[in-house]
Amino acid sequence: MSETNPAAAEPAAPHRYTAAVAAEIEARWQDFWDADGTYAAPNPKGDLAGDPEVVARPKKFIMDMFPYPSGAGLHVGHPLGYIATDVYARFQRMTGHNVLHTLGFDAFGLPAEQHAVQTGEHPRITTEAAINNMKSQLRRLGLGHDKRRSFATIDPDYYKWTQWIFLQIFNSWYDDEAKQARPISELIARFESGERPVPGGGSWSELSEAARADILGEYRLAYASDAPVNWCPGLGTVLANEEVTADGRSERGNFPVFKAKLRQWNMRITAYADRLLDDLNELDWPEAIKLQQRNWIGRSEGARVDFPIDGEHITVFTTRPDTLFGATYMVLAPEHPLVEKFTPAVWPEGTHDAWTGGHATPGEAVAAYRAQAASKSDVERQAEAKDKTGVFTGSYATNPVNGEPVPVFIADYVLMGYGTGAIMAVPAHDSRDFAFARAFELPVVCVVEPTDGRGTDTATWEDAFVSYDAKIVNSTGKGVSLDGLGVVEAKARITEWLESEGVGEGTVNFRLRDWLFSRQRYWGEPFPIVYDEDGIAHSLPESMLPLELPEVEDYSPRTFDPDDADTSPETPLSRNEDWVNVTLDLGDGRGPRAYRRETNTMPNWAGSCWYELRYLDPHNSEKLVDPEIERYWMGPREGQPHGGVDLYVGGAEHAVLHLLYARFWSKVLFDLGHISSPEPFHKLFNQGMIQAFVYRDSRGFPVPAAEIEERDGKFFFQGEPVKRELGKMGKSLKNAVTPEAICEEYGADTLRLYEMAMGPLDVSRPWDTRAVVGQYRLLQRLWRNVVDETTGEVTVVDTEPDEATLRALHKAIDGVRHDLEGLRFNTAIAKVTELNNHLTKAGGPVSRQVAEALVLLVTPLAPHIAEELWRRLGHTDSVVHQDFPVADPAYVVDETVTCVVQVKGKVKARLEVSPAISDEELEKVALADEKVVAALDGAGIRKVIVRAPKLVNIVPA
RNA sequence: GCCGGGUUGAUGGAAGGGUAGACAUGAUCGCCUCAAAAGCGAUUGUCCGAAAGGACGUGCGGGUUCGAAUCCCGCACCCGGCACCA
Repeated sequence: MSETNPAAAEPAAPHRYTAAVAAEIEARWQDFWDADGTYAAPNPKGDLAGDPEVVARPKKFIMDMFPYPSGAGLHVGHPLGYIATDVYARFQRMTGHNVLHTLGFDAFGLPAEQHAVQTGEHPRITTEAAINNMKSQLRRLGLGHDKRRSFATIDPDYYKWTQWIFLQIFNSWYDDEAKQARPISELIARFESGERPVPGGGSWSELSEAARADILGEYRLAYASDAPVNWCPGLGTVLANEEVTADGRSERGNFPVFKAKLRQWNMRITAYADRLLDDLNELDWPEAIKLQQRNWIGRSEGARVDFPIDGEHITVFTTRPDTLFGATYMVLAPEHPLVEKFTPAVWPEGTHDAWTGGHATPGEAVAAYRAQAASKSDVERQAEAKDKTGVFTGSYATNPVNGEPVPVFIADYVLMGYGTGAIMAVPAHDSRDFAFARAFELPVVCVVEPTDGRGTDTATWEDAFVSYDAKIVNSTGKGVSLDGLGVVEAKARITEWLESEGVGEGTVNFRLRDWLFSRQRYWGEPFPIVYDEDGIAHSLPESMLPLELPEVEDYSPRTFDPDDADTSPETPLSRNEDWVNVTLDLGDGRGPRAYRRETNTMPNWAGSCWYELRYLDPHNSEKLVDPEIERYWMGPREGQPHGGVDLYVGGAEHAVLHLLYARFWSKVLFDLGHISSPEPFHKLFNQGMIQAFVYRDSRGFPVPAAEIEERDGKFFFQGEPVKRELGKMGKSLKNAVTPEAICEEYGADTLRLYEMAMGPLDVSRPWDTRAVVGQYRLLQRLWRNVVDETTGEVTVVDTEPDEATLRALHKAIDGVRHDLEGLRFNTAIAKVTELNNHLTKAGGPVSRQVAEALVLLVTPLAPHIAEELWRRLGHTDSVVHQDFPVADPAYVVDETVTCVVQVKGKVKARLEVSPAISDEELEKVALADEKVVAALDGAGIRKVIVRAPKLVNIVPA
């Protein structure tokens, strides 16, 4: 294939381990494993039930984040995690566990849909082709998956249950007192019985059906509401924030994007904010990921405070109630519902010119500002964050602590979606408020004594003084004083006062928002929801699931004049009148009726929110998963009080969204009694990325990395010098290396070893094709230690190995066991290499006992060569289910160890001593050593530190 | 801006506070070969030295310790995440 390929050359010896040999044995054993069902994990019952002896073992459920089947296929960066879980799963299988390891496909997604829009080809066809391609690419790596359990999220048998779970969520509410989800029927019963007062008063039975539906909508965990979204008329679809560019246009097509309120489905994930936060503590996840989730959930403690205005009040949320005396104005979000109410007809006497925005009346000013704010994209708002804008509403509220009037503004630096959408502004101690106050010439009152020497005269300040560790000043008012208190005590004191006066209370706020759950796309799960003539949403009964995607002629949403913001999306499904308008008997006693189907589809995240559960019982047509099977694989156990998957490996890019959504769904299903674990993934591990060098020519364009020549540390493409940088691997940067290419040159075992040996699993590192050969050589030497290269005969002998070999063997066993258990594959391989090199160096035939142990050590890492050698060594059963070797402690310690003797921490001598030597004996020997005597040069000894048997450190006087 | 993580030979990386650089790539030399490749063997942190040996070395500056790549403080740079969240 390439001239640099050492394996392409004719082998010098007829039975050497070459790429051709690797290809032959790998294909042969892959076929055998498939036919044999070697990796089938037995369930305790059902269609996948199996050997009770295996079921009785402790279980290990080892999972990868499943892939999106891209048409582009895999490059060598993709399978890193799959290989790692495979090695770990194989190791667990050899240490007495029933191991569930499989892989499915997250197959709804935009690329297939876009391809369908462009070509008219059904996305299912392209997706299935991509799945098949990916399956054959992965098969070649020898991954030990239980293929009976694989599925794709686009399978109707699978998304039936995605829809079923949606309905479970739709038909439940969050009981704040019990802190758990309950069926919505229980809430209705409470309203009916009067146990729970009906919101808005009155009795439940007297309400209209529509009124009841509205009330229940306020409780349901899945609900439709008008939410501001990124609406792009030119594309005819709403867009995710990531799909909108910095200047507020669509990334694709460069059309304008508007904020529009559209009726959308949401998931009430905010109900679970505290549980999602608290339960993180129990999980064995990287701290960095837990932290990202904590930040995303964003819990802040503070207080709600009511500011009286015109006989009513505006409620604000603040984390700094201790600075209430410094609140000199208020700000509402432009969309705040109370804005109209507190916008009078005329400007009050003496209104500052800067506050009016040049408008004749408050109404005009507010309307103009609101229009301007609505036309801005989020990104624009952020870009202009430094320049504070806003306008006076014309009203004053009253600061409850001192009775001072405070002007009420609207400004887009206050967001409707957080807290109460209203703030008290304390310009002296908040940088945003400070900037706004300076722009609008508002008073700045210092209430926290600066500790940086700037003094309390705020006229001289250039920025706000922000501190949580300073004294409150200037804060005495109606029956309460905070002067002299620290921030923490002041918060407690003022909160107490607010509560006693009935003008506020301590409260907790979360940054987490509800999850926007609908998309205007074709290629997603249809909602199992229909609307009656009154527009009331009804669940489809379980018998009507799955609600399959209809066949359509046109996969694209309707597009509009790109600049016409007053349009709304028309989904691909909505044009299909025959499908949308149906007469159904929902089995609710109302008989057949006319309904309209929901025409949005679910977001890509839906299918990945629960897929771990379906691996357990993939063919169950009665239930999502059989409870006994679910408890067996996912149930709580010792050291794992929440239960869950034993190891989940994937990229850190899913730190929040996927992992948070999946945790949320698990908690709902747990609350409703469908599963036994409220957490899906007990242990999470983030693998690093395989990066690759990118070579760019003088114009900055990437050139094919495979054709680069290196001379004296400089790089050339077709004779022209090019620049090298580190980037992602992929087609667009012309640096993709496919697993097939490496398999062809060296074999899958070499590829597996190389990926695992590159470095620690969680660290990103550059791919270096040149270095792959190192692992190939290891396998060649391993092969040569068992098989004669010339004759092909097995060369092992039945004699006892020598002492040094036994020690090398048992140290390797001990180290490899620990390293594999700790996912330290790179050092495990180093230890195997050391042992193998020891045998190579020793020369002569290897004793059977050592050869067999060595083969077992490499089995998880390089299963094909291990299976082949195992059989050649005369075994008739697969190596996959053998016991992993156990080290004999007697041989793990060396006969003699090297003891270093330091003088003042510097190594001066090395001694060979017995590992059992006593501190006293070692000290005596060390002090007698001539090099030590020379180094001490007659100086007296102040102190001797002895750590037998490895170290003596002498401190001279 | 805030929050995380990192910085060790030419390169990827090893080192429970105790021999810095395991293992691998690359490079140099040698064996084998008509030759090359493959394979096998040796050397390979830097500096001084013919050698023996010595000095210096884990981004930079300080500290704790008998002893620091490892712990603490400050700084620089790199990589991620969040971003007007009151």
